[in-house]
Formats: sequence, structure tokens, C-alpha cells
Amino acid sequence: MINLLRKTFGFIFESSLIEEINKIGTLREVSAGEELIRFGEFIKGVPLMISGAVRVNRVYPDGNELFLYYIEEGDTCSMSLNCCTQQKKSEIRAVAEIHSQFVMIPVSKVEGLIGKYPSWRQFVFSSYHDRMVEVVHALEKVAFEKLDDRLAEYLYQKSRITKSDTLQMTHQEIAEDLRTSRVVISRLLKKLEQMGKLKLQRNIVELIPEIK
Amino acid sequence: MINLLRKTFGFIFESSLIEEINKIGTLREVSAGEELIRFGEFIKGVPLMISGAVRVNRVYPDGNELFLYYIEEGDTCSMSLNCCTQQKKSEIRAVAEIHSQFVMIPVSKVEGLIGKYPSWRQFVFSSYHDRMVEVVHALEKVAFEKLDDRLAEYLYQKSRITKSDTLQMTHQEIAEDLRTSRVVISRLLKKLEQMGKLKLQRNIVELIPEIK
DNA sequence: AATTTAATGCAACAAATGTTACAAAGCCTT
DNA sequence: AAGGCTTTGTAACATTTGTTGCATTAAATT
Repeated sequence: MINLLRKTFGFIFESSLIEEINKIGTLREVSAGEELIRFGEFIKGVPLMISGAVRVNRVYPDGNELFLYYIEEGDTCSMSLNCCTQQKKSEIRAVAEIHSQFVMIPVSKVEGLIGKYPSWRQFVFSSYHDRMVEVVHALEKVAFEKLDDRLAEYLYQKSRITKSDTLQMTHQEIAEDLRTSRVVISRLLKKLEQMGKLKLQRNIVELIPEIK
Repeated sequence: MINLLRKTFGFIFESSLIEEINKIGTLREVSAGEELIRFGEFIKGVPLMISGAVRVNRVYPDGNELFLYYIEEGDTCSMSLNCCTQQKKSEIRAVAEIHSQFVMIPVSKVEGLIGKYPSWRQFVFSSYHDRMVEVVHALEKVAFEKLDDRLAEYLYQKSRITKSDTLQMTHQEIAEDLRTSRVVISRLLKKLEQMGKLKLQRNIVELIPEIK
């Protein structure tokens, strides 16, 4: 585990911090679709992403969900950082988008790290800030852009995160993420297909990379 | 100044911290409409709000603006906190919504406080988190709600912030905040007026408090 | 008081998105 | 191969939001 930590966090954490994380953290591995953090649970720890990608959704009591941001290699989830210092139940849900590895730091130890390691504080601050920037970006998208552009960006993001141009998903699933109806997505996907930007098959959206 | 600090922050900061802030900070006062933080400037300091209310907008190079959150008594602006540790130019604009008092802590001293005072760290963390929650809330609104509900909430917020049921603003101004056109806002305001929720006069929207 | 300016009202129309209902196609099971 | 289920395609229509142009009204200025 310590080698994975060094590889991902060696440039920002001093070695004493890496060693401490190595002692108190546990390496976990999840495959696509698995939940790291469930809605309504008490947060057990803060995840440090080693590899893969995890999507973080805000969840409402009625079951409604809203995508907030992805966390990837080198990131942590600032929402859970706060939940844990406040000992509150999770208002978010974190689901692995692809097979992912991360180190879980138990809640009880987080406070100690903050007092002890300036580089950890710096990490936590910039993590908060980075997540904020992403949520603001999401807000921008919804506030400024029309659905077809948002769909295109959504597909692009998905492709980047899964590292594949061939997205295995139904129109229904896309519609839920963009908070609209299946029919609307089918319509817009068809338009994008006619523009030559992608190819559609059952359960598959295949992005056609731009030739430049 | 120290009395104002004690009144607003006495419950969360230890007295040695209050005294230090009293030494390094400067009390400033702005009236409605004045800018605390301008777009593109280097951040001079981090504001600690004593009284009043300030709205914080994201600003884009093309001059476009997007409302992010208000900061009020006891708050600070987490966006500027980060800008200052990174020595970056401001991507936001902060404008006093009503007459406001705040203590400005110079950038050079912020880092020191973080290392020295646990209660300051705690404050900064929960400030980050609170702002995040508000931006997520803004995202929710845009993602889930229709314009008439968003307008109603906007007016309600404005009334809360300005502590008045009589809002002095034009339809055009409202339209810009909600990113739509004047005609649309006029139409919806008329509808709300017909529903008995408000009264319209030139430059004025008067909210009618619910009688229960 | 007359003129100018800014704000609002209104109508007609356009575009984007949402809804419903059903047909067609693909996949799976038997 | 037949039947059943899921996914996608399509059309027709409703609703919401955006746009344009102009009339009307209120305030500000002269």
C-alpha cells in the first residue's frame, strides 16, 4: 500500500505523513457500480483515491439524486470530510464509475492529521476548493447551456472518466442524470448521430473522436 | 473593533485569536452597492463579516456573472480564502447588498492563523462547507425547479437579506440574476401579483407576507 | 407643464423541452 | 422459432421559456 500512496501522493505529502497514512488507513478496492458511501449512513472514513473514478451524488430524502462531481486519482471527497468532523449522516452517495482503489482513513484519525501536517491541511483546503470549482462548473452548465450542449459534455466527461469511447448505457440512464425524459435524450442523441458525432446501438453510445 | 469581533466571533474563537485578529485586521464599512472584491484583482485580504450582507458572484472573462452565495454576519468568503493562499487573481466579485461592516485580514497573515489556531481552522473548514452547501442548493434550484418557483425563492431570499418586504429593483435586474429576459420576469411577476403574493409598482416589488 | 427617459405591459410568435402513446427493433428465454 | 421483455424510434401535442416590437405609464429633467 505504501508504494501506491507514494506514487499518488508522494509529491504533495511529506514521507512521515505517507507513513502515518499507511499505518492508519486501509486499502480498499471496488469494481464499477459498487457503493463507497451510502446515503444516510454515518461516514466511516475519508477516501483517498489511488486509481479509478467515483461519482458523488447529492441524495434527497425522496430518493432524488443530483450529480455533484467525480473524484479521481489524487482526490478526496470534501463532502465526507465535513460530515465526519461533524459526525453527521451522509447526504451523499458515492458510486464507483470504474474499478477503483482508494485508501480509507478512519474518521477518528482525520482531526489529528489536520493539526499535525501542514501538507495535509493544504491538501484538504485545495480539495475543498477544487470540489467547489466543479460544483460551480455544474451550476454554470445548467444555468447557461442548452440541453444538447449539456448532453454532449456529459458524454465527453463519461468517456474521459471511463477511458473509453464506447459508452454502455441506455437513453433512460442518461436522461436520469440530466434530469429530463428518455424521449428528449433519444431525440437529441439522434441529432448528434446525424451530425456525425456518434453512433447509436442498443445499450451503446459510441463517440466518434474528432479528426483534426 | 475588538468589541464587534467579540460579539460576532466570541463564541467560536478563543480570546487570544480575537486579540490577534484585532491587531492584524482592519475594520471596513461599505454601503449598499459598493464592491468589496473586484474581478481580476489580486485579493488583498479575507473578509470576516460583522454585519450586513454581501453577495458573491462568479464573473467570466466575457463579463457574464453568476450568483453563488451571500455572506452574512459571522461568515467569510471561502473563494477568496483560496485565491489568497494561491496568490491568484480574483474570479469573483463581491458586492454589498446592504450597508455592511467587516474586518479584513491581510493575505500575508492568513497562513499563520491556520497553523496557530485550531478554532480558526475549524472556522475555515466549516465556512468552506457552508458555501459548498449553498452552491449545491443553487444547483438544485436550477436543476429541479421551474422559473416561477425560482423567482419566488429569489424574492424571498432578497427580502430576508435586506430585511424588508419592499424590494427596490427593476424587472430587468431580477431577470439578469435569474439569467432570463425582462419580459419573462414581468410575466411571472404579474402572475404572482394575481395570486395575491405581491404588489407591483414602478421599481418596487412588495411582498405580501403570508397570513397564517 | 412639457419633454425626455426608464420601466412596465402586452401581444404574437418562435424555440426548447416535456408528455403521451404506440410502433419497431433487438435481445433473452424457452 | 415463438413469445416476452427491454430499448429505441417517431409522431403529435402541451407547456415553458425566449424574442420582438410597440404601447403605455411613471418618474425625472428641463
